[in-house]
Formats: sequence, structure tokens, C-alpha cells
Amino acid sequence: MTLASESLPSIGAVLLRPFYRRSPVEVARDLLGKVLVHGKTSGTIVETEAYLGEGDLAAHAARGITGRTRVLFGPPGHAYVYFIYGMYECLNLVAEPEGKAGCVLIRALEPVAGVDLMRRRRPTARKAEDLANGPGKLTLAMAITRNQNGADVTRGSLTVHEPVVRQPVEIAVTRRIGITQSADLPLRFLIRGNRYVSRGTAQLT
DNA sequence: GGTAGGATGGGCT
DNA sequence: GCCCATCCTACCC
Repeated sequence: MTLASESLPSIGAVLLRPFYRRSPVEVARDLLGKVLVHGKTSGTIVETEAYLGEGDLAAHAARGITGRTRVLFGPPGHAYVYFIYGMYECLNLVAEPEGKAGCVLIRALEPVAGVDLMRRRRPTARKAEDLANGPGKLTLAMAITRNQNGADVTRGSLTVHEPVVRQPVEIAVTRRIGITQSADLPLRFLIRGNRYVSRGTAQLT
């Protein structure tokens, strides 16, 4: 080991609340290339979707404040984790100022740290590309559950960071996946050419 | 390479 | 009672 590698930071600065206090579209775009950290696992965010408040019928927040959607109307920079299809959980990060709904769904990660742990949590994944290339897969790989719903992601065990080495990425924009309402809006963002994007999109290079 | 169908349970009308 | 911001398996090119 060299002195240089020892002094290299393992992770960049944590993203603070003003980063999230913006429109979901801006936050979704800017989250690409950032690093999600939970416990011993981390991964680079390579695919996101923006969900708006009023007018976006695909968004949970479209039907107003309920027990489930309350966190979406709360302060930005918190996790919104919901249970879907009786089996899976999806991670969102709350955007917009407090009182206005909006969030970003994290759809795919390129694993960085704790890959062995992720493999144990995702025994059906045959390749590294399959560990976290979907919203339900990445929560399994990183052990993110509804226990993290409402958690402050600017501090604590679940956080998002600047990458150690910031590299320019080309961003592709498409319609969102797996929805029927408001399906034509260009609200999905992904790193063009990245092999860890969700199923059926890797060819979009 | 591709896709049809089933698993499975909470949220909301 | 219906609807899901999904994933996996089986099966078919």
C-alpha cells in the first residue's frame, strides 16, 4: 500500500439539504453519479425518476396527504420508502421545500463497496450488473427497508455523497418505467452507456 | 435474445 | 375489491 492510496478519501462530501430543496427534475438529474451509502454498502446512482406533486397522476402524492405520503410533503432530504407488489420496497429521496410534494425514485446503482454482502443478499443475481439494477433489487442489496422511511439522508446511516472522483457523464432522458398514468412525461434519467441501468435499458447506449 | 404469468400484501375507493 | 413506481421463472425463439 502506498501513502497516496492511504490518504485518498473513501467517499466524498455528503449532500446537504439545499441540494434536495429543488424541483424533482433537477434533483433527479444531479443525483446521477452521486454515491448512495448504507452501512457497509455503497453504490453509484446510475438511474433515477422524478415524481412531481400536483398534476403527476403517477405520483403517490397526487392524491394528497395520507398516512403513507405524509413524508413526501415534509422537509427535503429525507427518505420515502414504500412497499410494492407485496414483496419489494422502493427508495425515494424527498425534494422540494417543505409543504410541497416531490421526490426522486432511485432505480439503479453501480455497486461500489460491500459487493460480497450484496451478493449474499441477492443470491439470484448471477452478475454484478444484476445486483442493484432495479428499484426493488437495490433496496435488497443495500438492506434498505421501510425502517428507513422518513430518515434524514443528510446525516445518519443512509446518506448520499459526492463521488471521490467526479467524472462527466452523458445523461439520457426517457419516459418512466412501470406506470400507466402520466406515462409520456420525460422524467427518467440515466447515465448513457452505463451497464448497471435497469432491465431492458442497457441497449440504450 | 425475448416475454407471459404468477407471487404477494398494503393502500385506498 | 382492485390496483399497484417489481422481480423471477419458465418457456420460446
